[in-house]
Amino acid sequence: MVETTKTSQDRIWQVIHQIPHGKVATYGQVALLAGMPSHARLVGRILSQLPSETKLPWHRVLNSQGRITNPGRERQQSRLEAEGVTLINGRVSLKVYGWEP
DNA sequence: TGTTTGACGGACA
DNA sequence: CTGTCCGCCAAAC
Repeated sequence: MVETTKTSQDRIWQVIHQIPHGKVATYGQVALLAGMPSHARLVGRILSQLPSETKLPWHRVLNSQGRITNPGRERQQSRLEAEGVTLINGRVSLKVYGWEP
């Protein structure tokens, strides 16, 4: 099958889909793993366009400070806690929950 | 084809 | 600790 040029969006989706349950990754990390260093903002833009029925664990993506930066942070927080990720003062300890591929 | 945008990152005060 | 500023650069307009 011919690999048509995948959009960066496809790669980013694929990377996020690899984040293990109960772990979290940063935007910069996702961009890096997608082969696009310094494109953290692009990751955020793409996530903002995700359909509500998406299968992607977008809630496991945080900023470099382990903080939720998104319009529906409260909902994201409950999803994370439902996976065993504890937030302290609206923050996640990347030291503990950071995804290390 | 040019300009603006942005779920970021990191440095600095 | 909080807030501000600038750099990055594809996508959206």
